[in-house]
Amino acid sequence: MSDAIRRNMALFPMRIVMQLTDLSARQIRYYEQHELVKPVRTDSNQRLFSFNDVERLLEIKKHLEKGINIAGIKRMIHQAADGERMGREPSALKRQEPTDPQLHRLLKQQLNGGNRLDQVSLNQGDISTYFKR
DNA sequence: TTTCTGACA
DNA sequence: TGTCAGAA
Repeated sequence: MSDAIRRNMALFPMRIVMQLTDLSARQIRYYEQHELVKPVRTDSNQRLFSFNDVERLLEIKKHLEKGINIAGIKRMIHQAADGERMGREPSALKRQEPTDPQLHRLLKQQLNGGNRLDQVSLNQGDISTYFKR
């Protein structure tokens, strides 16, 4: 019960999401326009992405690399949403990728700050190891 | 300093 | 998609 909450609680600013997903702000905003992700807005209209949003972005990127267009991905996302809404069986659409412990570690480091001068040195390299292509 | 929106190429 | 401008 609380897992879903946690996944939707951790919120990252654009900069973090960019590094984590290796996508440009332009792309992320574009995907948002197409309802592929729905980041929360805060204080001054800034986008805040949840853990789920980041994973969704990663999934989108993966699909894009596979040659699927936005429309196709959009449909997938919506189907997945319907599937979850109905709480159906994962018999056919078994697309539940568990969160990597490694990703958790990287994300935690990001959130705990500490990387002021070497923020870029970390992720891009490590993260791409798991979400390359 | 970072992000936002809109717009042009 | 990248990139610029002007504002928050």
